[in-house]
Amino acid sequence: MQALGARAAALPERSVSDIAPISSVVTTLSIVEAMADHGEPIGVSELAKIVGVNKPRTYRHLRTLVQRQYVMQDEETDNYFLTHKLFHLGQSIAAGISFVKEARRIMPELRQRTGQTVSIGQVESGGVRILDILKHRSEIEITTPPGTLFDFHSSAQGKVALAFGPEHLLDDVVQKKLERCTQYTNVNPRSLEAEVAAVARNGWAVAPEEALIGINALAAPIFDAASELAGTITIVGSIQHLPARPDAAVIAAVRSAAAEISARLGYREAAAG
Amino acid sequence: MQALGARAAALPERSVSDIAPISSVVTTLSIVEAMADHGEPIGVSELAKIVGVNKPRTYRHLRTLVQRQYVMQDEETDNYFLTHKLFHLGQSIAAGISFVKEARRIMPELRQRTGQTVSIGQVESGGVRILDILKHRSEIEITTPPGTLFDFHSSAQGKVALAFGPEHLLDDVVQKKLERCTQYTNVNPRSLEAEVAAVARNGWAVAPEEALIGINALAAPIFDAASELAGTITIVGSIQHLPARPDAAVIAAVRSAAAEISARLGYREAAAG
DNA sequence: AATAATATTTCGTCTATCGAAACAAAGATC
DNA sequence: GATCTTTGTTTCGATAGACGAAATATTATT
Repeated sequence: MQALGARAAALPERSVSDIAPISSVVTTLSIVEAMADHGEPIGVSELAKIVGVNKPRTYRHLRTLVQRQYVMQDEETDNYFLTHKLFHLGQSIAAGISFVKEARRIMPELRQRTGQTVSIGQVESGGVRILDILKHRSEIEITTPPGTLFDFHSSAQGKVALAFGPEHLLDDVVQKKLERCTQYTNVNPRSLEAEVAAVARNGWAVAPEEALIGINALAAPIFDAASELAGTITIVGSIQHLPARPDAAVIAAVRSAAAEISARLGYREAAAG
Repeated sequence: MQALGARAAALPERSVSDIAPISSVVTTLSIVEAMADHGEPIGVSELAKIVGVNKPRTYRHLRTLVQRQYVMQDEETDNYFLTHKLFHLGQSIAAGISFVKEARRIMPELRQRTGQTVSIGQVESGGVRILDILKHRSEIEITTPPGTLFDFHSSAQGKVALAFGPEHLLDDVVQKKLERCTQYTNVNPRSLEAEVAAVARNGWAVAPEEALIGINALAAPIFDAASELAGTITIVGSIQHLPARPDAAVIAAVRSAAAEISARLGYREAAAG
């Protein structure tokens, strides 16, 4: 249903002229974004300076947000801060995506079988975004916070997206300059294409120390009923526990978890996308 | 919903008159909320009906949200749906709010309702560490200084951790020798397992005179948005005021405080981890 | 082909947002 | 303790721009 996937700017049949946005709404959104970015409670004056609008206007927008319960005011300092209403809204969006719901049933078992942190990602135009994670608790936790966006070329999730997602993705990616994250990041377009081809054959991808030294990830694709790539399921861990060539059992565990989620979404093997 | 603490309507020093909210902003927020509530992609007409505003207005607001990347339009059906930008925003809010910060809002009310010292703990590999306390003032104060580490088997907090935390914790603990703190400390592995099972059923734990003679504690679990154990909230007091079988009202107070903190962290009941 | 349902656009009206300036309360400085 | 500075809040008239009715364009249905 919600398969937005990465979408190229295809020619729109019903062209939408560039309507002028509602300015007061833009102002409010800017204010909320600035507050989220700032992180801690903030006063009207400072906020107004950051957003670039004058004080009274900022103030009115804040009062509107307060009335709507998106913002609260600290009683002592008079500073304003965002409440959890936005957080809950965001949650409901993630939860509303069917494959996340299904994935949550499978994730605990995969974590238990592999002893690694498990994460769920969705393909966007700029990379793969982490929607949900299940942490493996230990002294040193390796965490990719939900909301993080991973590059296509330097992550296991990204390579799965290139291998099983929209065809034009790979073309788009290799045409841009591939950013180097670590010394192991693959920045050669030809070599990346070969690697993606291998991922497509194997049905899984790793990215040992390509995004961050010492860290590896193993990802597999999740398909929906229309045989389209719905998302990815990934285990993340230290290169020590999750080597560049993982155990066959670990690979099988990730792949079977992905397959089970796909099956629950109505995917039937055979017709490949 | 956002009931902040049990704070009487104290006289506000700087009273804020009820300014009229910016109507277009209210409209946009209503639209976003309706879309989140609806869950799946929706057309302009239907959305306009739900929100209760006419079509062109709804349309303009949607276009504004599209330009700001909060909303995307399905190319085939022309339906609109929320993107992850909101989700991402929500995450950044959650990151800025540790559960201790949330707990601090709730703790005063719990102290007032129970008349006991309240403390917040976080699970570590070696036990539960006290992060914050709110002392109940009396002639004889019973305090657990922040930073203290409680054993899993001889504290209420620890038993909550065993019951709701990572599965392997209990196995690890019963394999080691259980240290005896008092004559009432439970050092029998089987008996501890049974007790932990009871805690898991009940949703709370006590440890009467198990860590220190004369002292009891009552703990309940705090869960985060991923339905994982985030920490514990506990009341500590003399065995005289906090008996081995506490009043139902006291238990309810601790549990509801824990539930409220969990809710603020984005935890939704039902799906267990 | 005709009908009915969408989404999108146009346009003139008039409301509701805006900025400048004023006000109030709290610190900061001396 | 008086003065200056900075903060949050309010007022108010001007006018930008948000609004609704009605028209148009596109798609699905009959």
